[in-house]
This record gives sequence, C-alpha cells and structure tokens, in this order.
Amino acid sequence: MIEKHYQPSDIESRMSLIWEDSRAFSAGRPERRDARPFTIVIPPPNVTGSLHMGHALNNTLQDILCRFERMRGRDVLWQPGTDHAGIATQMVVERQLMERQQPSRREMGREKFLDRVWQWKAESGGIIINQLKRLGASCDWSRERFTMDEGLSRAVVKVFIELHRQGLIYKDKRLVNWDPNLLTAISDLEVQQIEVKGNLWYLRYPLEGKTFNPGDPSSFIVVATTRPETMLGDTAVAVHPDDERYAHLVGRHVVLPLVGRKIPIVADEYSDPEKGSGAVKVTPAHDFNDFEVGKRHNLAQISVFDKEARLLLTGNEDYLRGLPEGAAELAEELHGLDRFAARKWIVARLEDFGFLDRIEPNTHMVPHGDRSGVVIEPFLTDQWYVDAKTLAQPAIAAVRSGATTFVPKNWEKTYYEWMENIQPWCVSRQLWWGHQIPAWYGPDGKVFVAETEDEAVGNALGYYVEQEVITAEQGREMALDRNKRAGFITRDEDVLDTWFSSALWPFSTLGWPDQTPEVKRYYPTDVLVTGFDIIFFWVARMMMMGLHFMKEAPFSTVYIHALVRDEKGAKMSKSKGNVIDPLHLIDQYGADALRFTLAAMAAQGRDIKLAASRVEGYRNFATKLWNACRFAEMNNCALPPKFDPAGAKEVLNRWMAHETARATREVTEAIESYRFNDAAGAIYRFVWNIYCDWYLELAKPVLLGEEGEAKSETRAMVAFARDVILKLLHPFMPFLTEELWAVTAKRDGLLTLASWPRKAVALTPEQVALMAAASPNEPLLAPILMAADTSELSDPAAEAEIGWVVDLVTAIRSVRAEMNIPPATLTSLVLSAASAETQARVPRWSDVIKRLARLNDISFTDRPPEGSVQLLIRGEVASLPLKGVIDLSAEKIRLDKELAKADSDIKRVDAKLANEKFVANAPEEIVEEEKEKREAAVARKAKISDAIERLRNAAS
RNA sequence: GGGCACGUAGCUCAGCGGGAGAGCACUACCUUGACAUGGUAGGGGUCACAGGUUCGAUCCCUGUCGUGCCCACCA
Repeated sequence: MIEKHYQPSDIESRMSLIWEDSRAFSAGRPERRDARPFTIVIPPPNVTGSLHMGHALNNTLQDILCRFERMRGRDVLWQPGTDHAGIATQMVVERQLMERQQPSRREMGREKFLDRVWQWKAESGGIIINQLKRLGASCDWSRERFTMDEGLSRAVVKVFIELHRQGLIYKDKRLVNWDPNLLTAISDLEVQQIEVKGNLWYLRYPLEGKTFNPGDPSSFIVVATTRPETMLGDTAVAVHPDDERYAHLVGRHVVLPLVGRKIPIVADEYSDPEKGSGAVKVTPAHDFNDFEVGKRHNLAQISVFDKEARLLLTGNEDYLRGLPEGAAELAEELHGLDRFAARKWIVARLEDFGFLDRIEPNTHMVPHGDRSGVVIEPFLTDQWYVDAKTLAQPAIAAVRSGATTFVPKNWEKTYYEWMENIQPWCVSRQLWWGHQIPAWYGPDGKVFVAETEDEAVGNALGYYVEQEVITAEQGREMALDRNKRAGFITRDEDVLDTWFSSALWPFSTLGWPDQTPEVKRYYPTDVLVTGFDIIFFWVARMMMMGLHFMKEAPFSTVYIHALVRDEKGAKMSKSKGNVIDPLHLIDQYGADALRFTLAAMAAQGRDIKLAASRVEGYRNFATKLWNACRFAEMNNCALPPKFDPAGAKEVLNRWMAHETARATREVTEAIESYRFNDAAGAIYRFVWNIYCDWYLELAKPVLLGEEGEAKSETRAMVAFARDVILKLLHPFMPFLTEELWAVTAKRDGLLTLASWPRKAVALTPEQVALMAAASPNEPLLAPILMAADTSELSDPAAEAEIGWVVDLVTAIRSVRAEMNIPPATLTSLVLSAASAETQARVPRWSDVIKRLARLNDISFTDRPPEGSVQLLIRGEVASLPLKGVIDLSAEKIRLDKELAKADSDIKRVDAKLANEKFVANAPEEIVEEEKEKREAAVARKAKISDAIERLRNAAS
C-alpha cells in the first residue's frame, strides 16, 4: 500500500539502507561479469569539508549517468573518495588550535601536529561521505579511497621517483609565488590577480660621476615603479635599446639612492619606452620580469626580504656586499620592517633627499594568495618542479585527436590555450600535511630520491664511498647500524601540492602501481564530470599523468558543468561565506526534488542561479507522481505477465503506448548527449501533461466501468506506463521511484538494477541493413535496433483521435470559463454535420467528454441550433445550445475575434506566397506547409462566418 | 591587453533560421470519487539596441551598450 502522503525524509533514509544492504552499487557484480564496464571517478571532495551546492550538482549529474548506465546493463564503477586538501586542511586545524588557545603548529612540532590533523580527519572525514549518500550518490562505497591512504601514497612516491628518474621532476632555484602568511610556495594557479588602486612612484637615480641636483635632469635618470621598497634590491636600470633618450646612458652607472650601491644602466627590450619614464629599475630577486632581465645581463640577485616579507638586511651579505660606509647603519635601522612599512619609510626618505620625482595614481593588478588573501611576494627559493611542458604534449594531442572530448566543446579551446602556454609546475609546498617528498640530502646537499629512507641511505652510502667522502668500512658500518648513520642524510621537509596526488586519482584509486584486475577493467574511465574552475588544477594534470603512466587518456569524455552561483550570481566560496546549504533544501523538499531541480537547470554552458521556489515546484512534481501511483493502485492496475503494449486494442491505450515510446526515446537520447535539462523536461512533461492530465483522466470511465477486456487492458497499460515512468525517472529521483517500485507491485528486484526501457527507434528494415553494413564490426547493432524498433507503437490514427478529444474538451472548457458558466451547470453538446469518423468516435468517448467538459448530453444534428455557442473543432462545428444563458453580443464579439485571427493568418500566408522569391527559394516542404496553413485558415474562416451568420439569424 | 559566456514574461531560466516556452509569482473560478504539495481557464514578452546576410532572423554575422567569468609579468 502506498502511504497517503509523500514524505521524502522517511523514504530517503529507508532506501539508503536498502541499497547499502543489497550492495546494489558494487562494481563487478557477478551477473555483470560479461557486461561492458562504465567508470566514473568522483572529483574527491576535501576530506574535512561539507557538501555545498557545487558538490550537489556535480554528484547529481554523475549519479544520473551512473544509474542510467547501470540500468542499461553496464558494470558500473563509480569510484568514491576524498582528498587530503593540503593547505585547506592544515589551515583549518591551525585555526582550531588558535581558537582553543592550544600550542601552535610550530610549538607542537611536525609529528604531534600531524597526529592532530589525522585526528581531525577521523572526526570529520565521514561527514561529506554521509552527505553524498543523503544526496543519493550511487558510488561503490566499499571502494572508498583517500589521497593519503597507504595505496595512494605508494602511487605518489612511485610517480615522483619515475618522473625524477626521467628528468621530468627537478629541483631549481628560481622565483616562486611566495605566500608570506602561509610561509609556503604556491603554484601560479593559486594566485589571484586582484585590481588594486595604488601609485606609480617616479624615482630619481643619480648618475655616477655627476653631482646630484634635483633641479638638473642631466644629473639623474627617472625610473617608475609600483614597488619602491624593492629598490633596496635593485641591481640595474634597464632602458630599451632603441630608446634614443637614453642611448647615451647605456653602459654607465647610477648610484642607488639611500643605499649607495653602484648599478649599471643596461639596454633590454623588456623596457617599454611607452611605460612610465621609459627606464625601469631591475630587481631580479623580487620580480618575475626582472629575474629574466637579470639572467640576460648577469645581474646579481639580491633578496631583501625574509619569508614573512620583512626586510632582511642585517647580516645579509648579498645586500651588504660592496656598499659604501654607513650603509650598514641604514640596514640596522630598516631591518625587520614589514614590506608595507618599508615602502612608506623609503618613499618618505627619498622625498626628503629630493629623489622622489613625482607620484601618479595607478590602478594595477596585484597577485594575492587565493587561500590566505595576502599579497604574494616573488621570492627566490629552491623548489621542486614538474616539467609540465613535456607532459603536456601528449595531453594536447589526446584532445586534438578526439581520444578525449570536452562537452560542451568550447572548453577545448580553454584547455589548449593553457596547455600550450604551460609553465613549470611548482609542486613543493612548505607545509606539513601532505605527501612528504621522497628525497633525502647528503652531507654535501646532494639529492637522493628513493622510495624509502633505507633505500636512500643505501644509495647515499654507495655514492659517498665511491666519492671517497667516507671509507668503504665506514659505509658498511653505517649501513648496518642505524645509530651510526643517524643524521647522515636528512629528508626533504616539504610536501607535495595536493593536486599532485589528485592527478593520479583515475588510476591510483584502482590499485596502481599494482597491476590489479580493477586497473585492467576500469581504466580508462568513461566520463569525468566537473566544473570548469578546475580544468587547469585537475583535468589537465590527470590528462598529463594518465597519459604518461598509463599510456591512455584517463577518460574519453570530460563533461564540464556550470557553476552554481549565489542569488547575486557570485561564485560561491567558503571564504566569501555566501554558500547555500544543499542539505537545508534536502531537509525541506527532499533529495529527489533538489536533484531534479539541478538536473532541470543544468543546461550546457550556463551557470545556475538557484531559486528555492524551483525546488518546491519539483517537490510538487514528486507528489503528483506519488498520487498518480496511488490512483493506479486503487484501481488495481497491475502489469500482467507478458503484456505487450504494442498489441493494445483500445485507442486510448495505443495512444499511451505511443507516447510512452516517445518519452523513452526523448529521455534516453537527452541523457546520452548530456542534455540533462532536456531529459528532465521530457520526463516532467510526460508524467504531468500526458500521463496525469490526459491518460489517467481519459481512462477513468473505463477503470470505473464494467469488467471486461477493455478494462483489463487499460489496467495493464496504466501499470506499464507507470513502470516506464519509474524507470525513466529513477536516475533523477532515485528514492521516490525506488519506493514506488517496491510498493506498487511484487518485484523481483530493485528498480536501480532493473533494465532501462528500450529506446524506441523507428527504423525501416532498409535503414537497419544500411547501418549494419556501415559497421560490420558491431554485430549487435542491427539486432538491437530491430528489437528496439517500436515504430509499431507509433500510431497516427490513435494520436488523431485522442487529439480530437483533447481539443474538444479544451475548447468547451475555455468557452465555458469565458461565458462564466458555473462548473455545476451542465450543458449539452450538439455536433453538426459530423463526419462518419466523428460519429464513430463519440460513443467511445462520450463518458469522458461529458465528465471532463461538464456535459449532460451529446447529440447530432445537420445544422447548429440557434442561439448557441459554436466551436470549431478540427474542421467541424460543435455547439453548446445556451439560449437565454449566453450573451449573444458577447458571443458575437468572441466569434469576430476568431474571424479576425483567421483573416490575419490568411493575409500573412498570402504575403509569403505572393513573394516569388519565397516560393522560389524556400524548401518545398515549407512552401507546402504554408499552402496547407492557408487552406486550413480559409476553411476555418468560412465556418466562422457561417457561425456568425447563424448567430445573427438567431438574434433577429 | 587576450579569451569565453550572457542580456527572452514580474522573478529564475529553457528554446534557437519558418507563427514565442517552462517553473514560480499573478487573476478568476473549482473541497469533481489519485492529488488544494491539486484542478480548470486566463493575463503578461517590438526575444538589449543598431546594422548586415537571407525569400524569411529571437535564432547566423558585424558593431554598440550592459552584465559576469577566465587568462596575462608589463614598471
């Protein structure tokens, strides 16, 4: 028995348990051993995070695909898991420590801190998984993985070592994006350029050998800068080689104000004569461009900041080298000053001495850390880099060749743009939470990359014995005795970028580097579903790593969905605090309603601005289906064994079979082509507008009537269509449909494992033969198409008849409303000059028409009775004799309007047909269509004129 | 500076070369035997603007205005 009311929360918790107990979502179910696999890896959410709207959309779409393919018989693996999210998680725990006034990370030390993070992971790691389950995600939960679990960590180490051996990972000292707050390097992608209103400071750098005089421009050169404080680290001034203003100065030197350092004026094309003064200060240690200029001109790199972006001058030999007397005093004074304070101090002092030429307001982009929000400092450090340029080549080729395609396609351009201009990927992070880099350093700093410390020790001892740094005897002793070798080599303290392990996700989760059966069966995966915001972070890197290590692209399709934005259209993010909680909507309306809403709004290439009223509307849709199923149940509608919808005899049932086939085709094709909104729209219309509004209504008289063949066939069709609905809707509303599947009939198994309705493809035997000839290597193709050929369900006669009933009922209702006839007033219907077809139809439908159109009688005459409302239904006149009830003048107005409409239709078509160019150029079928339209309109006009004429006679 | 979207009913959004659609909101009526989380009927749009291509443009092209996003080291 179906409960009277639809209660989403009850159903959802119950169904979750049933699916879990039956292991319905397990990959590799024995009965599907021979089935084609279908694999999706979940974009692993942050292990300590919670479900936001983006997750809800992302996982709803994946789940639709997985449930769809599972019902189509594929062996589905939806691989779940979570990401350790290096910086994010470490920040969360550090914040907790601060809030609880506990010892800081550094005070605790690495080991204790990591214990603490693992503890936090244990506490909160299950939350998001449970939230995904609440959403209905049909992952194979028995296979859940975590990027830092043992197996995945082995994959990370293996990849690092391999890439290092191949020269594709290397250590380099160069400028990195340094976050002075988090005290770590970050990658280019983690830097956000933010527009900041600032200034352009024009500084006078005195020429060597001249006496500086602010009033004498020939005694100095003006440079413009947005960062005056970095002048302490200047090692040159650059001008453009072709800039005649400065040609005579190239090769000469300036004396750096305040500091006293003598630095050259060099010619370099980087300098743009149009910008600033045309001369630019060069600070190789604190600016990416200047770094390159410095390399070209062999300039010193003087780093003047420490890790926290405070001036590091005292004891800074690079800085102090070659400075005149007194410079050390300045260094003492400024040492430790924050970069922004330093800016103020230096500008003020430059002004005092006449070195400040002028200040111009200037708005420019300033790099900020996307996690910490502070200004990024280009900083000279040793870091590990991945040679992304090399790895990118096969990844580009895979998309070019079509081995991997993006949906929608326009994202491929974005992908190419980035991949073709890819920079070395800085993968080391000065954090503790993550995969520690498997590299050890010997006493002279030489690097030993190895899987384990023991292996690194072995390599190091071998090397140093060979180099005669230690004797063979010492080497043997140290190899045998842990204590003796303690501290001989030390491990790199840094960890890897979180995305390094994420990049391996499509194969590391399957057990790689072991050659597991899962790796063989489920790699490469079929589809990756993700948002465009992580194409660079994740998709591109999975492509690179997958192709490099597995020799095959990790997925054949990348479906890029929209972002769910907040009500203002802004991107939702934790830092902005504008996150809408999907769980709140689930509590309120149910997971099914939320899922359906997201699918219905997931049109390709458009962002989703979510309105709660929309969710409510689709909850109502669920209720509607619920009640329709109750109706079927009340009328004892059940599917008899071996029911053949194509063999239905009743017109109504033939029509329904036809509509069911059509809905099946629409939904199937829409999901196949990732048009989730179209699929949702098709099933919505089918359930509400076809099944509920018309089919069940039209079936009522039969269902309430006498037992007999018609009644049993109708009961069967009601049940058949309901079952198709439950199947088609299951990927979108899994809980509701599974519940209804269970309670509406005795079933052999779960809906989620039931078979998808076969797609109705109307093909002629010739077409089938052609297709079979075109793909001889797919022997199954032709039989499938033949079996699925439900063209016999297409039934124009039934469609015409039901269409007539619908039109008639709708027209009567409309005119009754217009004439303000109360529902309780029953009228009679008179059909005039009815065709044989109509006369045959009436007995079949009189009950229905009377019921739906509020009639008490239907009769036939030759001519419409006087004083009646006359309706034109498919070319015939249907009248409601309402003499005395209706207002004749109002009826006249109504008919005049219709006449005018018919007239204007004729005129429009005539204009077209009179246009020779139209007739000559438009496709034949369009012209033909227009002619038919004209004929229909002319006929309609004639009938309406007649009706008006009759009305006039009645009035007189 | 480069790139990608988007401006369609009051709101949120589909559609996209041959007479404008949905959900919600709105108006009127209806406790009819699945459903008031419902039913029936209805109002509401020069499809941002201006050119062009075309027999025909909401749809294709160009430009303008507006909005959003991504990328970029330009002082």
